[in-house]
Amino acid sequence: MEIVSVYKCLCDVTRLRILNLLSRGPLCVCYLQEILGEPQVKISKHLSYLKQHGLIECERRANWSIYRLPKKTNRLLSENLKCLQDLAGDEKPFKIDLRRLDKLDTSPACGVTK
Amino acid sequence: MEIVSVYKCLCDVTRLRILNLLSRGPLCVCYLQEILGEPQVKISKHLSYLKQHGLIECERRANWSIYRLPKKTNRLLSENLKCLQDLAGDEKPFKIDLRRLDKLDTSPACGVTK
DNA sequence: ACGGAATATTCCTTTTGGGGAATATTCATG
DNA sequence: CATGAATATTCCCCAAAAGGAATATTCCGT
Repeated sequence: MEIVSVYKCLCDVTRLRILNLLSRGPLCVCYLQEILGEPQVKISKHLSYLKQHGLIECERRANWSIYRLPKKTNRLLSENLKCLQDLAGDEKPFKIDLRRLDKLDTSPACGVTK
Repeated sequence: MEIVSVYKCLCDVTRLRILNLLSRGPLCVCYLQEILGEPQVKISKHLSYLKQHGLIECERRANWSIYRLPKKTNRLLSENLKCLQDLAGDEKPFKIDLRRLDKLDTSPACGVTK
């Protein structure tokens, strides 16, 4: 049941926050940590969960991991990301995350442009 | 976090099957049981879960309970119900459920028209 | 080769949720 | 009011998942 596993990915705030941020483009884990302000292990495990279920992809560059949404996103996923985009404007944590993303240093150590 | 609770409702096959059926209109529990072919307790508990989180409403008529989608459905929910409608055409259990719904007796004891 | 930075994994505890057997509730009808 | 039908709830067990502390891995620079 593929559908259910997508929804399972979506039913956690941290994972939603991650997906919301990645909707703007690929991000290095160090960025995610800075923006989300959650413990490293927590973020790492949620990233792993999302990757394992195909909702995000990972590319390793030296010491850094860059996560992104998959090129061809599932219909179900893309619809929900759209919804999230819209809701994010109002909902507390998502909005703040996006604001933080905009304010990030543009020349990061990890060499990943926003 | 309202969003998450909607997704939590969506991440179970039985609940998705129920929502898929209710997309066609209100249904009596006895119908749901017949179509889903799952144990009574299972269905009842999932209905309760959905109701508790506002994804469905219930009206009691004598001995029967009629469940329906809420009049004004949440944006997130309605988008996902649409997705489900589309996917239901292909996905195994959903498709079968709808076929069973179409074949149901039209003059049920519970007096609820499909 | 060593130390440190970035990230992942393991191990543990706790909570949540699903499933079923049995029981309770509610209501209509004889 | 006793019975049966329709539905809900309780209790119990089990699996999954979340969270964190600690440890492991991988890679860079020196």
